[in-house]
Amino acid sequence: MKRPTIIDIAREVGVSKAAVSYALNGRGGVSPETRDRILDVAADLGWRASSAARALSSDRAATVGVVLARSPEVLRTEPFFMQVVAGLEQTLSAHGFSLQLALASDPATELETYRRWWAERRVDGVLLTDLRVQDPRPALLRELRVPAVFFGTERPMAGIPVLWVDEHDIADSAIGHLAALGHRRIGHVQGPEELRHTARRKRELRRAAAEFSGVTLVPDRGDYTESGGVAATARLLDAPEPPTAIIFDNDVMAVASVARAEELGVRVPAELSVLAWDDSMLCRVVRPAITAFSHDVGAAAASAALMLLELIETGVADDSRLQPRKLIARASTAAASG
Amino acid sequence: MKRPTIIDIAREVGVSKAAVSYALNGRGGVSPETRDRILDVAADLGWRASSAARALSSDRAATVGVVLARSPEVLRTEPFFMQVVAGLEQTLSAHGFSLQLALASDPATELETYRRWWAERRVDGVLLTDLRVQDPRPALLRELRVPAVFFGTERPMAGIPVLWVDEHDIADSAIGHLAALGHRRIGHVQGPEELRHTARRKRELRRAAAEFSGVTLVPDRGDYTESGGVAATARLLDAPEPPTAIIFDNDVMAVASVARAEELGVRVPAELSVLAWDDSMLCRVVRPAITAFSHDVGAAAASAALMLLELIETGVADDSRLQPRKLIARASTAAASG
DNA sequence: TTGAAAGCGCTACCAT
DNA sequence: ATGGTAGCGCTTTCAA
Repeated sequence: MKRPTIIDIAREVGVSKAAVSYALNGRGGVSPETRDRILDVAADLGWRASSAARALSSDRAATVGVVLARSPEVLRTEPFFMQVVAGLEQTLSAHGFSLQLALASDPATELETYRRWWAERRVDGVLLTDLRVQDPRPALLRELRVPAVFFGTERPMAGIPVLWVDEHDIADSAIGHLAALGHRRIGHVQGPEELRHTARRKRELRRAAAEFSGVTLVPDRGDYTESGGVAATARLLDAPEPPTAIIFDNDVMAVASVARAEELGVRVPAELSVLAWDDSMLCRVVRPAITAFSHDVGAAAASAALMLLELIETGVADDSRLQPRKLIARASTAAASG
Repeated sequence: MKRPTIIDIAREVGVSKAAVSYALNGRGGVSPETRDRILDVAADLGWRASSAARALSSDRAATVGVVLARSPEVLRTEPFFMQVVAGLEQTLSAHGFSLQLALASDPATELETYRRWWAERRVDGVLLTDLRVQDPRPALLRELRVPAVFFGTERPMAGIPVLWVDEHDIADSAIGHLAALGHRRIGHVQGPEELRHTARRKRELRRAAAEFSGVTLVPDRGDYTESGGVAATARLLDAPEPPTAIIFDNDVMAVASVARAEELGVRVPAELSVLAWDDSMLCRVVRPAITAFSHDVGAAAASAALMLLELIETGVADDSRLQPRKLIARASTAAASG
């Protein structure tokens, strides 16, 4: 069963290739009757445009690329990425686009992937996340003139549309929640330093802490992994004056640290309150369940995809703002014991 | 900066298109010197073959497709799928292939996706998982003559290479572990009925239970989700003669059920032992940590990808067997209290 | 309204 | 060893 081409259809109907192409693309230039006959035959034959041929002649791959640039361990454990993939795929496929996916273990590989994709005309645009400090990606993509959308950045970026988050209000909400419970010394186990929003969150939390007089923020370094989070927590709790609450930059570190804290005899939330910046099943199923900032990642990814499609289509796309996260209070945050 | 083509290279070097194509594909038919000059110029220009042009003329997309056919909820919460994606992508990209990904919420959509991909010549083959009862996919793919590899099936399949698992020994191991701890009545919260391996596991567990005289297996239906698992657990525990141990077909149901059981006053493992068929971070971080069957999903996906590449390349691929799962004993299984 | 024909970039066959 | 050249399947321009 050979796969049919427009030539087969043309022969069958008794018209030219061009007529078939017009009819199939709803482009006018064919009489209604021939159009219908062409569509009928195409359907009968189960015809579908060859993606390669169409890409070659239209110079459009109808594909969008995403590089997941995190360690395999983080990719596996963080539901975040699958939600992104799912949100993107659903939106893209609804618009006739495909998703090209790649993993990259280091920044150089990631850059090389964009170069290759673009040179091979494999993608019409790319979606980026996790803006880093001194991030080389925007410059490269601008230079290559690759349509790109950044999502989850802190603010607008020259030449690249962004879907940005405002960490200001969230920081207020986090500190406000804990301060209201009587916490005065609050730890903050951060994500990787190289991520731009890590610094941003720290700054906003510090600002928010300053506004609630008497609240001190004690930052420490995590890396989004279980072990990194646990180590940071141990350092905070070992200090001469340990915090009575800790804010974790992701769910994995929060959950792992709670388990570890309890093994060390520190009861949560009686002696230590815990708040996670990302929500997920992890936070819901552990005991105590963890207070978290929830966020519809799939929907955010879907919006980013729409922005990118618009950019590809029209050449421009407006920045837009992510829905703010919501605080989901659970059992891991309670009144300070002191 | 227009993207260069082989014509640009040919002009620059002063040879024909064909010579350039030969040189770039290492195909002989060009003198070493011209070959080198061509490669130099190509590198200088940053040339990359247009994927569409190559696909069109070679009739090879250099792409493999995977449809993730589960509900968004399961996709999000089960680390399994991201591991599959990661394992596939790494292997494929190492061989110059890409991964085409799609989601499908129902079987009809999944079938339609294969039809479309194949008709559009978008993929050279597909990878399948989760063989269902009365699964229409093998027949369709055979009919379409799409190279395909099934992975995680229970046994060989006519016309389609499989990467199969032997649940026999695992079942022995599961029942053996619990029987040795003194459990005589063991619950089994299954996965969705429509999955072929659900029935298979049940059968193997029952067989194994029969072999350890005195052990009774009490199966109940789950669906891999938190709520489904919790409901099944509640039914089991509400029975006149509740089991002292429960085997869960995945980690999500196990973890959610432990949390729920404890809320109901059933202590784990003192009053109820719990064993999960899949291991993941979830099982490690909750307290008590959950005894589980661990399994290198990424490696399995990588093998499946290699099989598919071989099938695409040579037209044949041998069946192969998955590495058996390993029992990771943790705190959730302990001696029966009775 | 219709059809012929020129690409799109690459592969591969056939002369030279 | 080298260079024309004919496709691959589709889009699109230009005549008819």
